[in-house]
Amino acid sequence: MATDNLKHTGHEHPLPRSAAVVDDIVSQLAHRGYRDTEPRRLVIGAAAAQARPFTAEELCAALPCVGRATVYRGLRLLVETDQVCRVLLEDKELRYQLSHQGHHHHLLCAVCGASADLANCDVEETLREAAAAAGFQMSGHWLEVYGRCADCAD
Amino acid sequence: MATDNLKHTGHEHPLPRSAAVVDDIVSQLAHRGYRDTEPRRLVIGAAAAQARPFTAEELCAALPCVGRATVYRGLRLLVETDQVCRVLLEDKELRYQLSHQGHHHHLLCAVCGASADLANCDVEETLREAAAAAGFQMSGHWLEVYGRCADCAD
DNA sequence: CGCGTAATTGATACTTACTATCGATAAGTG
DNA sequence: CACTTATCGATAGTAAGTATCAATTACGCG
Repeated sequence: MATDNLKHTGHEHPLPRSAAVVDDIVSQLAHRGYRDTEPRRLVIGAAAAQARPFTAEELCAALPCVGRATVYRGLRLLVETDQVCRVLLEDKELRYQLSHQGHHHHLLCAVCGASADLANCDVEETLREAAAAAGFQMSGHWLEVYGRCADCAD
Repeated sequence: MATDNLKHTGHEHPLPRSAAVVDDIVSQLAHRGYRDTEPRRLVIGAAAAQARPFTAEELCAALPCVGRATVYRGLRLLVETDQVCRVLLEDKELRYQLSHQGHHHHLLCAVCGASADLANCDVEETLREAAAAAGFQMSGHWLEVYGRCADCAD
């Protein structure tokens, strides 16, 4: 029900080279010794087809022909291999989305649920110094930025 | 089990004016029309006695004489009234701790689990600008910083 | 190309964390 | 003190994810 107010803006691509994305991820998994199976491809395809951050349950609903356990296992595998990253919504709901790069942060639209990657944001050094001032040796951080995307701005 | 590797450092105060903290919170709740009850005080007292971020289950275990539902309700009330804030650990486990100020971030020690508030950290403007560059109008953010505290540093 | 092994699947049972229900109890007002 | 209503606690229920295990399937090998 938290997702009921996610509106579609029409900006998501219908399936932007989805097959290629699936092939790419499957081959990356193959390099690590994971098999190329049909259910796995379906899970990856469904994840790639999502226009915005999704939950495991949404994938299950989108894939009625794939067992729940398989969807959860597939998703976990994708997270473990960094193909999918976690996104924390403002109400602390945990969702997922395909990773597009290494370390980055997310810009999340509170109105339509869209997510954008926040690149070139150099808070790292600032944080390291502030942490050092408190006697901490920083090893990492987690940051989400909430607001309204260009389409949903006032 | 994720908490098994939290070691006590001996740095936490035994019960730093715990009674006063409880009285203070209870009176704040009273202003909002919430009653002063013994179970509620026990929950607040237990929360205040925690040296580091805690889970609802830990409070339940610490208060065997208080019903589970009451512990959860009390904790939820404290979160709603901003007496307690949520802390997200590196492994995405959600914990709680008393709020000490308004908007701030947490420094979390990966070794002993200690938490410190990160004050005077001005990432706000930087983030606002980076978000604007992506067409976003920022309204808020969530940030946790992970590392090692002074006692646990190499 | 067919075999055999081991990864993978899916149905289901289970777990964990939390919420809803509801009769009983107690806080606080007049 | 009495009365109203918030609050309590025991328990049942729910949601999200994990464990189990027999059946299936990928894929290296000959």
